[in-house]
Amino acid sequence: MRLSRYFLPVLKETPGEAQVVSHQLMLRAGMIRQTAAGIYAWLPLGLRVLRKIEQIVREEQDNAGAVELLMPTIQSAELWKQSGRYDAYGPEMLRITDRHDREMLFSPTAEELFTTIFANGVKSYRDLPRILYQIQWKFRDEIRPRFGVMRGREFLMKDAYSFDPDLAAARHSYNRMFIAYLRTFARMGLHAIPMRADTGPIGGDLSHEFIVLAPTGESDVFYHSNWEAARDTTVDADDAAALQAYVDRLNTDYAATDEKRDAGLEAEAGAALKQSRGIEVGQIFYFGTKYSAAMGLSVQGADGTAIVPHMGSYGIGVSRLMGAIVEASHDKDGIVWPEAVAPYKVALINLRADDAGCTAAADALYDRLSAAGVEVLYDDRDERGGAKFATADLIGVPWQVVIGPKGVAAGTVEVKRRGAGTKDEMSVEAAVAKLT
RNA sequence: CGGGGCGUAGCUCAGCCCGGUAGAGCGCUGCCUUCGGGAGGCAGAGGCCGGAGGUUCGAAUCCUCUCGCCCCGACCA
Repeated sequence: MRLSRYFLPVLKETPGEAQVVSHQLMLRAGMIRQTAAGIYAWLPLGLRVLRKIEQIVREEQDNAGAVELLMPTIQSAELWKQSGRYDAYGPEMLRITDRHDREMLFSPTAEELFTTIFANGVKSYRDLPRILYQIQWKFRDEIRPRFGVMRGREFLMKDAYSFDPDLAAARHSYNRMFIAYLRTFARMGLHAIPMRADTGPIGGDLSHEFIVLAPTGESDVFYHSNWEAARDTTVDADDAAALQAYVDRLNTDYAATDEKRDAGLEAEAGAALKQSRGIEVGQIFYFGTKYSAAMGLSVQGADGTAIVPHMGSYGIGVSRLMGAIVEASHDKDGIVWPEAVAPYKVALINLRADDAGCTAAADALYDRLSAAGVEVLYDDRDERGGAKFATADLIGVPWQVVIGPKGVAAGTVEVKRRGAGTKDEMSVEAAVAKLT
């Protein structure tokens, strides 16, 4: 993409509305704009990162055996009355009336709809187990939205729902999501710690929150120092016993949110007990037959009797993850994207757009990299070098390739690593080899 | 919903207390000089001072109401 034809409204100064660094940088980098409290427009650069995060989430859900579908954002109140949550959910649910005075709502989550749709499509125990998921916009009318996309009212969420014949099978589904979540966050360069959590209004008795440690997080969290090291996620998720052993082993190290603290276990951890603030990027629940019973989901078992499936639900805040990643990965000059979620892999900087030699060299390299499938943002604007460097640093693209008159004369380009700040002069051939 | 703060140019803000022709820096447009880390000069464009009432000869400024945004708390799959 040529920057001269892109839409990248970067800000030199920090807007007053933003208080946390991720919000400030996402506004400055031209990724998002706020349109109302807790509601954001996603600009081209922000949308690209959102899509990258979404795709990683999708791939790991698919790897876990989950099946993607898409539910509507606007739902009828009927199903919610059936489960009892139409009244229970409270003012956080955005209620809408259509032209016929029918009660509608903007979905804050989708247990009822998934359960109902699933119930209509299955009849036999042979249809179990299944895990279905979607990546869809949600709306929760938060009392006080804040921190940019980390606590918005409208947000992109991956929500998955598992259906199993019994508790043991449901636990395996839960564990599949548990390991899938660890893998998902690790791929984004995030170290997320699973913590025993409150189940909240969703019900059930088994739940973990996945927390990324950050001083600006909203939750107080407590954990054993063993959690500070990254965890190996090598385990065969199809082997229920091996997976259960893996999960059990991880859970021997204490980690809990404020609501689930255990004085005894904390005393056991002793000096290894750490306290921090954290950002919740995902949560998983097992809640038995709460919704399957309420929504009339049952299948026929092998012996002819009815089976009410055990369910779980599993959420990842896709748009919130972007804020969490920026919180975890930035410096004084701007964002430092992990390569897996970077909007572009390479920022190609033509230092002298007014110099025919530089422009010819930059155009040629842009064409070569693009042809090789490398995602390049080519700064071909007629700006001074300093402004281009500042923009490239701000938007945090992992690799910067600088083409200037000195290099063109010497037949070299400069390749800079955004995170480490290291710069290397090399031939065009070497640069192409390095970046493809 | 309680408490606090802020709405003035695209952005960051000054002006308001103490009423009297709407400002600065950055950004933007044009020309010139410059060109390896947000350059310099000159000339410009750009504002219903969030909105509605009121007080006054006169309101960005004082009063009332209202809308919006931010922060703290409560709240929070």
